[in-house]
Amino acid sequence: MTIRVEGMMRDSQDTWLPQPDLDEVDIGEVLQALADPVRLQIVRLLAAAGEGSCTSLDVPVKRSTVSHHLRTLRESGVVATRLVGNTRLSRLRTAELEERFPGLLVSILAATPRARQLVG
Amino acid sequence: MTIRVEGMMRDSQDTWLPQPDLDEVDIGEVLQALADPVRLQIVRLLAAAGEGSCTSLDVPVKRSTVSHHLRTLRESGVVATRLVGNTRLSRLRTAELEERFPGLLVSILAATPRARQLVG
DNA sequence: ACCGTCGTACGATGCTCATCGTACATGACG
DNA sequence: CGTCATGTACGATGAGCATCGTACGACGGT
Repeated sequence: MTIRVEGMMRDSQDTWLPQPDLDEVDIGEVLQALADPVRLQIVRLLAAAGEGSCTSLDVPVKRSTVSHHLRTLRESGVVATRLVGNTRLSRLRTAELEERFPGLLVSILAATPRARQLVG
Repeated sequence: MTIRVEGMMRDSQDTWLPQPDLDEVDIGEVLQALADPVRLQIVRLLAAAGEGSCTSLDVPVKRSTVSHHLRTLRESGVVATRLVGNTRLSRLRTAELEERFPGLLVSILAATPRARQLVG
């Protein structure tokens, strides 16, 4: 069951920050969100760690900037943010993104940063 | 057979503007190229028409701006430009992009502009 | 109650870049 | 050879935005 309270959402035990319905999200906004190098790094870190907060993410910018990037990613539908105590844990909306834009996130995460590595 | 002359390339009958090897292209640059709404529209038009020139593409910007966008798309590895007479015909590097970033271009082109259409 | 941590809001700043107008080189056409 | 179209280079301009510092509210631990 899911109820809305003041723009937020409560799902079982967790409270989530408001997030857009992916059906109403344009791929242009998603691409614009993923275009920034810091945000792309955040997406990669979230894909590897599962969850991440404003201070736990290892990116070369200040906390307030990370907060701004996580807000951008959330408003574009890329991540969902869960409130636990005093911290906010964000995670990729992997399944929903795969349903709305099949192959997009997978191809981005699978892509090596630059040239392909020659192994063996 | 392919030879390089002054940065350009000659392939059978056609001469092509210099373009990067996709193995040396970072996905961040590609995403940044596709993030602009006009360039995304150009990509969609090229996917539909196969080829397009600076004046044939129906976008709401001036010719010099279209030229700038096509240059950006070419330098990021998204399109290839062929010289024929006085015009330059650009096309998507569909096959090469699919090999380098599997599923990326497909997912972008398959995505509807906003919400999914309910058919039937 | 006190203090440290966490995240955000806000204003300021500086840089990137999309856009345009213009000028110019090139090729097609008569 | 003159004329027109095509595309690009270049400079100017304006807007968007990434970044930071600071202040503030909320929560947890002691």
